[in-house]
Amino acid sequence: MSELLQIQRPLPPSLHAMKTSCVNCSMHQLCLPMGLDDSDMNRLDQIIGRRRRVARGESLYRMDDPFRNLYAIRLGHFKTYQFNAGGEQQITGFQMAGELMGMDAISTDKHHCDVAALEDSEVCEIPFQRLEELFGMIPMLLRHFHRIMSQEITREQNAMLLLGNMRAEQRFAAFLINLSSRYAARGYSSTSFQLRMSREDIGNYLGLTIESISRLVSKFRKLGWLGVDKREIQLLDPVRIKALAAGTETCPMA
Amino acid sequence: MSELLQIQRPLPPSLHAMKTSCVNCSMHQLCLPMGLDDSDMNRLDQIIGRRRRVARGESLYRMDDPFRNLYAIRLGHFKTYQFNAGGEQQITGFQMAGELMGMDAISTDKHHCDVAALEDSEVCEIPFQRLEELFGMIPMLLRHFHRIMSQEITREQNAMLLLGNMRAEQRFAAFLINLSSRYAARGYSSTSFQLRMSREDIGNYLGLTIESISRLVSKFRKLGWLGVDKREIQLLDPVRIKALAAGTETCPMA
DNA sequence: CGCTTATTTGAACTTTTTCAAGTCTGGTGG
DNA sequence: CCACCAGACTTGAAAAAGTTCAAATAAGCG
Repeated sequence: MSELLQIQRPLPPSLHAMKTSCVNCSMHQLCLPMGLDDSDMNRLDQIIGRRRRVARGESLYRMDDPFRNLYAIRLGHFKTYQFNAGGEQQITGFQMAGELMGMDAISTDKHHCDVAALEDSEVCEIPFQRLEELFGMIPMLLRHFHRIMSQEITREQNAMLLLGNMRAEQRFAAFLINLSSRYAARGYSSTSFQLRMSREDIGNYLGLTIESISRLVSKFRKLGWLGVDKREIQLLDPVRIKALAAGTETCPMA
Repeated sequence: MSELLQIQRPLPPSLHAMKTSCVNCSMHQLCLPMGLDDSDMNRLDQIIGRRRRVARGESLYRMDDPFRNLYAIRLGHFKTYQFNAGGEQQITGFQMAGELMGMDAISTDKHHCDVAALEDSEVCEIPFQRLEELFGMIPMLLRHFHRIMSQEITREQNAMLLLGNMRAEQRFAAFLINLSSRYAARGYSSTSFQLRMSREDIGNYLGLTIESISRLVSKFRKLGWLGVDKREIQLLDPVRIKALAAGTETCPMA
């Protein structure tokens, strides 16, 4: 919560002037334009409202905001979270470059969650109405859109599996492996990366307390599975962590 | 698990001969054809492969089966569940008439979960490829399809909220209220219905053990909130249960 | 530097699970 | 019709896993 209240620093304007288009974007083989030829990609480009910056801790949209746009992440990281009537928060996901946000709003024309930037980030605003018009003209785009929505469903089913029947160690291992493979898909190291979220956020996402996360970090470090320096993480024994995440191996006790 | 192994009784053939079409289906205002006029509804009807019966305990499709069809439930109830590499099961949802299954398979062309009938049931088989062809011709159908997928995402986010930060009583209350409102939407009683799934299934879905579910049932019964006769349920104090589910009120201790 | 926030760690406490018996029900065969 | 069996469900007591509470560090930011 407190992250949201902090002072928001604007980004330098130089970034904004930078040529931004799907064709030039390093994410275009992961993002919505995946598989489109240059001409179709340009058509998609043309409907994109603007590239919008979101400073760390700033909110991109909030629950119940009217739904007009999907957002593709160009740069940075976000978290999506919900509140229940009692005011308790649940983080439903962490998003990174190339991922699409806002699809949960299509059914009711209202956003169902809040989205906040975990670091200074940049998104492409995609007016959904105009995207729908393109669907009729670019079948490939429609198919890919369906794949992305389907992927989102799968992603959340995996989260249910995690929350529903994994023990703490397994959840944390699954969390690390998930990040690892997503960084790998983006061409980054799969064994060495920075956590963009706080321990509290991790705990919230995994259905555990911040103290439990802290203990898990220590435990994995002591086992020699993990190198930890603040939020800088190294998977020293990815095979072991993967096996733990998959449930084919259990965690040695303290 | 054991439910899957029982003897499967075929349905009487008379049912099969019955005229089945979207226009005549009582679910058409909840299901895929929602909002279509008769002519478009007929076009949808024409692509529907067949109405298929699934006996209680029988499986409609399994994880890793090739994806060809979506399935709309005409009649009955289903559960969808996943396994992790370690072989542990997690039920990701219970589906009832008018709901669409299989959307998680679009992204990889393989089903991501198993689906089993909780009672003798009947589904409409919707060849996805042909459905995609229709999307180009019936924009309304496409829009509604997007809404349904979006709803599925929302549904799962709610499940994450449930699994991630509710205590046992709240989970169970939320589960009951969820069923209640879905029956209400179908014109059935919102306070009196039959559980189609075993206590074990409920526990698995809610991330609790069967014993915990049993204790919760007893507790709610003793509090006078619930009338229970085997799987027959009556919500005697829906307001209280709703408040508990929403997190605006807590459960009195035993 | 001084303050606020993030993280770690220990110990007591809760919640839920696990283990171990029962009970109840429907179906089967005598 | 009734005894018997298998599966589903209930209940109690002990154990385990995490949480909560409390306190100490450490880090980031003006």
